Amino acid sequence: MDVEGSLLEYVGDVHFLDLPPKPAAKLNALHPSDFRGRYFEIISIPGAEEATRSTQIGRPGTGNSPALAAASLSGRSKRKRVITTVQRQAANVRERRRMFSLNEAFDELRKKVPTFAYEKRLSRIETLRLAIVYISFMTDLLKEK
DNA sequence: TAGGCCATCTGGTCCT
DNA sequence: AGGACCAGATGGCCTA
Repeated sequence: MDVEGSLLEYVGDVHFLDLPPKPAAKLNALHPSDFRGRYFEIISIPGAEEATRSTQIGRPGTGNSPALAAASLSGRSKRKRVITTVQRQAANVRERRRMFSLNEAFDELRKKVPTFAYEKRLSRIETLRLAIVYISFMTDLLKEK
């Protein structure tokens, strides 16, 4: 079994946010409390929302500001797109499908992060932040080896 | 009851 | 032209 697998197995039975103190021994031993520390570290990052917004690259003028402002800033002509009720309904269906697949991806990610015993389902933002912590932890761990 | 989370609708922008 | 993507608005549900 690989490192990730053993980690998942180990963490599986542990309440992620209410863990016993980290054991002093065992160099390089994985303990979920390591994640806990990093998790709250990330959660409390100031300006995290701005960072999130700024990650949207390559599509200037899209959503970073209210729609009207964006339209005025993006030197384009404001083409008003006429849309029928039928087209609007079709777009709604597509959007629902898109969000559904997005949530499927979040569910897959929830399965990958070691929080099986977490009593409450992780929210999407918690899932993302925990995944970041998990990945950076594993990356650091591999570097040490 | 307030706050967090989520689903849905909607309109703007980008891309093919 | 139309689909994909995105963010804002809104309302419902749940929990502390």
